[in-house]
Amino acid sequence: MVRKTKEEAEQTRKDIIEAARRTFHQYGVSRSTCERIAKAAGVTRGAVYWHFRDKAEIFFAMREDVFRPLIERTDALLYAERFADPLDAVEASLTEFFRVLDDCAVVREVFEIMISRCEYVDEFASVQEEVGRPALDFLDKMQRMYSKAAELGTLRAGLDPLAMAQDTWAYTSGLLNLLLGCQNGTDLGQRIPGMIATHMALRRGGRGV
Amino acid sequence: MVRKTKEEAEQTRKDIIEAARRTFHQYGVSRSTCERIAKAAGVTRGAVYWHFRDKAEIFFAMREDVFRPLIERTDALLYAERFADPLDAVEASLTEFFRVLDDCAVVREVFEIMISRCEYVDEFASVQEEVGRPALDFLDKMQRMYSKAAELGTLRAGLDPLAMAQDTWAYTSGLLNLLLGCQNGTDLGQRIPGMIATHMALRRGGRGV
DNA sequence: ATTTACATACATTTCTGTATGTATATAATA
DNA sequence: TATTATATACATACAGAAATGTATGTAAAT
Repeated sequence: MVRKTKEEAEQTRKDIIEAARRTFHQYGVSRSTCERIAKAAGVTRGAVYWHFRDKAEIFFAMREDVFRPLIERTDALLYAERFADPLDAVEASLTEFFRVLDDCAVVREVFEIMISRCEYVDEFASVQEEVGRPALDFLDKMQRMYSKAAELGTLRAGLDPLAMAQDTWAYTSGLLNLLLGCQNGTDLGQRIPGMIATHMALRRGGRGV
Repeated sequence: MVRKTKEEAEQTRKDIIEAARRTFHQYGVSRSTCERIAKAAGVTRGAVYWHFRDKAEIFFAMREDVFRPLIERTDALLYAERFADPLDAVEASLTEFFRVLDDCAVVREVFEIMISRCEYVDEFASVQEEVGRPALDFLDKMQRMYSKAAELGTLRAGLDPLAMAQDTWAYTSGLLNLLLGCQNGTDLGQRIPGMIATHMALRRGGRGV
């Protein structure tokens, strides 16, 4: 039994991506040979090379599968009309991002691979640029939200929207790296919603935390 | 001419570490073969295996050479007696950290290698823990400094020292990652002192930024 | 005389890409 | 609808490159 139906072939493709994710996570990207990935997926290298040109292409497919829906989700919250105060939207969006990261092992694994199990050189150098793009987009989104909050008067008086956006930008990136990079054993995951609330409280009107 | 004097041998060792740094940075750690490192250092693999057990040991030596003096330097500022306000000490220490990163190519390269050119699995998994330790130490230091600032009344009223320490902790980690990870082309480096000032201003008494 | 600081040579393993084989799903045709 | 042709979805086999660790050789420092 060699030739499969289109659906079965598509399933094989998904199996390979999932196997690659587990393998990348366990052994790191560079030590994850196509043979290892194939075995983990229950196929041979022939199947892997049929569906993907090389290892990098598997990596990109894996990343795309996880990134796209996640960004759609957080953006939906960021722009949800039910939030009168843009600061509430930002807080909800950030909290949701880290909640998904805490809840969904697949998403968490992909981020862990990208943060600490991949070397960004040669064919993966472009990944870093692609990761940089969402980061720059995020900075832009934050600036718009804080500007809107300034207009509405919910941003604490005297605070510069751009400066606050940069601060939140770095803060979020740091949270992500600390959470996935080196603090896996701690209870950081649980404390994150509170930390985000604190961060946002610093820029709301009224008294602090 | 084979046998060298002790001093010459020590120089060879340093040459290998420097060659490894350049090679790691260009090709990533896993693709940096001992042969490549040896060639870059102008020696053969024999010399490399004489001075180091394996590639991981070169990596650790390289890291240690850069980390130790850097932490001593920033700690010296953090605990300098000339700062009456702990918040000033924190700001000076953080600014100095990023200034060194901006000025010193060697330090920057090592951090770039650790952040985006090394896979933290197997023999390098321990590196991540070692990197995590200074991070936890830093969190602790920040909490002490903010607590002292709270006692002295320079921390803005209503702010919790621990919560502020966590915020600064994540913020700093994020700055580092954004600076070295994906924003190499931008002018982020120049803007960092201002960003740190903004970050600290958020927690000082009086009006904001 | 002995150890040091390497260079050279060797054996083994491992990974990659491609080439080839093949059974079957699917499309075309009659 | 039945038959045929072709493309698909892999598995298997092969060749070459490259990396690792070790073993051995050696000239000079100590």
